[in-house]
Amino acid sequence: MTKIFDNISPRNKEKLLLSLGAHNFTFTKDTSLQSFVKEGNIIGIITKGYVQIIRTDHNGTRTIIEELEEEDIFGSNISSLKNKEYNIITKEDTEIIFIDYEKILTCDDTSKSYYIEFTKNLLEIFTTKINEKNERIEILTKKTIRNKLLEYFSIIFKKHNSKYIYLPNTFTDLADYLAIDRSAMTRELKNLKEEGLIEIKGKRITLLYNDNWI
Amino acid sequence: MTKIFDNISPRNKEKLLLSLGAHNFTFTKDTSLQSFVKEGNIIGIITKGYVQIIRTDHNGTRTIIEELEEEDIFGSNISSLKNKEYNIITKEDTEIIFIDYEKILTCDDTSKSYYIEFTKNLLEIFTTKINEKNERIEILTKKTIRNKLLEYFSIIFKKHNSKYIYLPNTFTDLADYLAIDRSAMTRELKNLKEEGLIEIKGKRITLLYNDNWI
DNA sequence: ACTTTCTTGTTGCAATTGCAACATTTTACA
DNA sequence: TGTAAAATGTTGCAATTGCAACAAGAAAGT
Repeated sequence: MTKIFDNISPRNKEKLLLSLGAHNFTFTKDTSLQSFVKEGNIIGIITKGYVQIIRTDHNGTRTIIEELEEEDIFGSNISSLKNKEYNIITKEDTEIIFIDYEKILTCDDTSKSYYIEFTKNLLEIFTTKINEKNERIEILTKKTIRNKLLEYFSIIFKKHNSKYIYLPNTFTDLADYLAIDRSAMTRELKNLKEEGLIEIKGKRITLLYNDNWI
Repeated sequence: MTKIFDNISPRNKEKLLLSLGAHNFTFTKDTSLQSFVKEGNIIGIITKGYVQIIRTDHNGTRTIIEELEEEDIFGSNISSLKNKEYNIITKEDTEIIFIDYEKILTCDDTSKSYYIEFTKNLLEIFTTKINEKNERIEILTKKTIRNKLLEYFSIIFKKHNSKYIYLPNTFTDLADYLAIDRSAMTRELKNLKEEGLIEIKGKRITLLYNDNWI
């Protein structure tokens, strides 16, 4: 996977960060990043850790809008953070480089080779992000819980080319990510188990079907 | 809205297109673009027209995965086009510039000022695209048809700052875009009408509520 | 090790939704 | 202008889902 400073020497990286007005921050687990993103047009590049963007409706329904991992980016400009329903929270100790997005488009170093490398890397990361969102939309546009689960499995299967799917978080989180009711999801997983399509042991789901069936 | 050749002179644009190996194509309405995107890592920039990416399940359910308008981009790399269930179709006469995506990252002109402008514009367009997908995810993660509709209205309301929402296409297309059953959507729209929240005349929906209520 | 908190499993029930079928209206186009 | 095709409105019904509530199990913290 492309990283934001690929093909940029440590020395040039320093120059670049300086001219982009970048700031490095470290956050402990379970910290809200709300205040950092609200002001202005800022993007954050996660260099270490794991962050979730969560929406909690007025009736209490929790939805995972986005999951951010290492080398991922987020920001006022490219993330859903419209109103008070949203929260960005670190789920591990996390390191983030904040950059003023405007400076990417207007800084003095635009003709330098390291700047060009940087924008290329940024393009790649954006492309990855668009793809992730496409996958998400693929899942969410399926009409039944069963099909959402199968699509989710299918995407991970293709990514790792393995019948074993290891949940990154809890089943509760999975339900919130798929935007479905947890108990209804459990019910459907049970159906899939009883039909012999999957097997579940802890956080490991084994796909027992040939993907071409579906 | 940022356009892909903003701040690039016609002359430099020609040079750029040449070094990117760009090709211009014109398509009539209702043409499938499948064959153009399948091979290699290609992106298309729509300079005129309107295109839909459609998924049709084995059971016949149609879903609008993506709508592409002028200055929008799509491609093997950034669009959902995985398998035979998908189709890209022009819904109007459409002009598209195809570029080999690899050349954007490796062409000879990377140090030229017009190349830098181009990548900046591309970054902006990618940002817009990510935002559009976020909006889509916002809608799709709502659990009821009612809330999906209200979220959809809310997004358009904020975009145009107008109580009047003009459907770009048919109600059938709207249902396929929201990934819900058309008749169930009609039913819910009827409810909203009867509750005095909206008014419908042809393709114009009038919002009769204060957005803060919801 | 013990207690508390979080997660998972389960179930009944009401609400929502998808599906099918058909009538009516609108649009496209020959 | 007339006809076919597409879009919209409507409804009954079965299937799916969300919600609430609670039991059991696992994990975390002291």
